[in-house]
Amino acid sequence: MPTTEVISNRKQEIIEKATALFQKQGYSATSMRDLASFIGMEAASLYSHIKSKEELLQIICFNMADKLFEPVKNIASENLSADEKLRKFVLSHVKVLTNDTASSAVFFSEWRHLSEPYLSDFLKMRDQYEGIFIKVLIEGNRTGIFKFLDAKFTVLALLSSINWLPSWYKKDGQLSPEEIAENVTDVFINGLKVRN
Amino acid sequence: MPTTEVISNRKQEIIEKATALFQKQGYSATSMRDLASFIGMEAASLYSHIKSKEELLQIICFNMADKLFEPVKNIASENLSADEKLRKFVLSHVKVLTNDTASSAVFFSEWRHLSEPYLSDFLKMRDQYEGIFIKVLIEGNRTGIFKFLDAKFTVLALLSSINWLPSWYKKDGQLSPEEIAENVTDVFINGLKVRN
DNA sequence: CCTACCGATCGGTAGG
DNA sequence: CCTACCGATCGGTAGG
Repeated sequence: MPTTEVISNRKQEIIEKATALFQKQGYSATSMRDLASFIGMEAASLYSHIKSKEELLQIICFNMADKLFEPVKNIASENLSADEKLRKFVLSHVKVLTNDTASSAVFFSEWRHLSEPYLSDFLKMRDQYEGIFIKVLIEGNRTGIFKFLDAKFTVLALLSSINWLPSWYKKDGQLSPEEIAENVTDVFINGLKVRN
Repeated sequence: MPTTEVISNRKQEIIEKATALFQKQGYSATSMRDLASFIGMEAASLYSHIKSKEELLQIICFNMADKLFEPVKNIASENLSADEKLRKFVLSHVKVLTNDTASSAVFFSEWRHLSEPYLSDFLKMRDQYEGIFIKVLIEGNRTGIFKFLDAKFTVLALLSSINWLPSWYKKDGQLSPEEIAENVTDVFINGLKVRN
């Protein structure tokens, strides 16, 4: 998955069109003939650019994983309080998702069709990503900023309260990524209830 | 979808096994031959009990929709404050999900493979369900209990912060449905931050 | 509930 | 990037 390989413009186009179809129909329900006719070529011709249907899914999933992972790793190493870190995590996460909703949607709902060893690698990365969030929650609990019953449970709830975004967000909608992130962190960190 | 039809034990078994496979492999990636061999019969024999592969998906999806909808409709008509109502909504939602995680998982991630007019009916029910939640949030905002930027956005975030549960919850795990609901409402309604 | 079978479609390859 | 084609598998039906 470390894609050191050069990706041609044509291959890039195939990936983009595949992403759109995988999002709309699902990976399994999308045939290579669907993809070919959507691009305007014969199905057999796709194979001069890609090795297999699954290669497309691998590229989409691991590319998104990298885009999510890197900024969060950087924020984690900054010298910030736990709640400031969590806010920045959420903003970063939201920005990556809203920046490419199609890839994000495929990433979240089609990864299970990866075959081994890609599936295991993918799950390992996901665990690491969640681990960064969990660590900050625990840190915040230690310093008396956060309260919660179970750190992992809370992180999964937090992340999934954001991860429906790709299936909903429109770039021409009224909410910017920043407003969405603010909304999520406000509700999740500060709560829905008016403080009294 | 109003299933007035009597469902035989054998059909019930087919539905349950189909649910398990749809959850594990996805609807499109599950063949009728997969299902048949999982049950221990020939693929052709399935069709003396069901009309089509999609009928199985229809039954699973609309059955779950009913199970979610009914209790929430009842709670909505009770004479409670907005935050009490929301708490009861969440508890009901969590209970239905944890009670049948396999059906819930299929319900949440495979509904898009429904054909018309089932797809439109399904989306209509989903909108109505979300509408009940939205109404309570707006009510709570009017009575000064809740604050939020956008009611629909907040409801979608709330529901999706719960809807990952089916893919995670184990009946023999340490958290009961009540504890999960408590956890979700505590964080979501009261916030993660310690009040000061 | 089975055997036998249908036409359609699948991911992918050979060879140019 | 195309034509031609492969074996495998798909959802489903006929007939018993």
